[in-house]
Amino acid sequence: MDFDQADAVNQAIRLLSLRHRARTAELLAPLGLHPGQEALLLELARTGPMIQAQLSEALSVERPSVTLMARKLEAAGHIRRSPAPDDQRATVVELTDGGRALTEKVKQLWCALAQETLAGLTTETVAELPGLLKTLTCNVDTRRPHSRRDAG
Amino acid sequence: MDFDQADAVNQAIRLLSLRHRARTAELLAPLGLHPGQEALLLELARTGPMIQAQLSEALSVERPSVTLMARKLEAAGHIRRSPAPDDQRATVVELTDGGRALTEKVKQLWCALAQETLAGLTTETVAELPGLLKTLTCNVDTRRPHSRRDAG
DNA sequence: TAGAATTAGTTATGCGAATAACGTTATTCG
DNA sequence: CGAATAACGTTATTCGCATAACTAATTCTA
Repeated sequence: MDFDQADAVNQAIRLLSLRHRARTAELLAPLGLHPGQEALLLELARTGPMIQAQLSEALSVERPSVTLMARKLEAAGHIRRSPAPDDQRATVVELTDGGRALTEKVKQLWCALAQETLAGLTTETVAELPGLLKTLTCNVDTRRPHSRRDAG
Repeated sequence: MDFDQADAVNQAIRLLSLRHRARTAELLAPLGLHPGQEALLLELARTGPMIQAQLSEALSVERPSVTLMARKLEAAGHIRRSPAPDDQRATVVELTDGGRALTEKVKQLWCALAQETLAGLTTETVAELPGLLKTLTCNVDTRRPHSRRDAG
């Protein structure tokens, strides 16, 4: 593997990470959300009520991070947390009505972000992009091949 | 813009960011480096001695972050910092011999990382990848179009 | 059924990087 | 020249996410 090529790819990924986070934070600020929290809300919107361990798995963030995110979202009234009926250890997390409404706004922002992110790319490239990025992600993955819904 | 598509892209970018950072940290740990520090070393290797403001610009990280990274790299003996002769405000940063040697090891790791990251992709796709990622980055960029060396 | 191993969640702590505010040095302009 | 402005670097503080260590609940197994 040629170093210049490797360097170019790694640099590009590093930069994309930095900028994407910054831009996300910027877009989410008016809604009072921080990056990461929106992923939790969208996951709940997709999947329905989940326990925190499932969220941790789905979002690929560690359990303590889920605890913190969930606390803040609960304090803001966006989600509700309640003990699971069948497992006294688990905490079920679900969207409140307000949280669901907020999620719709996040979806709009998400579309706007994607639109500016993907500006200038062909429809074909855009269609291939998630699969390509997931391939990069899975290849770089430390743990498991992350097999939920293979969109590539 | 279709939400599912936007969501897929944004999710993929978020995940790639998380995993790439984690994998980078993992690879760099044996060298005693943390993610971000290696970018500074490689930039110095590419460009030669620079002042911190230039590094901040080149790496797209803020000045205080450069200060901290540089402090640690200096403490580890990888770089040298000295006042700029022509500007008493500026601090010139350059690689030590040890730092240069370390950089070579980082380059090897970088190649290995790219190899596993890009496994399974066609040569053609790999060649297009940096340009594609830079396009995403520039589009998402908050500040300027980041025009140094357009490899797309 | 009793004890070991596993799992859910939390607390404490560390690190990278951002912003805000500050002191110091250069530069620009009246 | 001297004052205002800008630029370089640092400190202080905050935020997100990670790991380590802990408690409590569940499941496995002997």
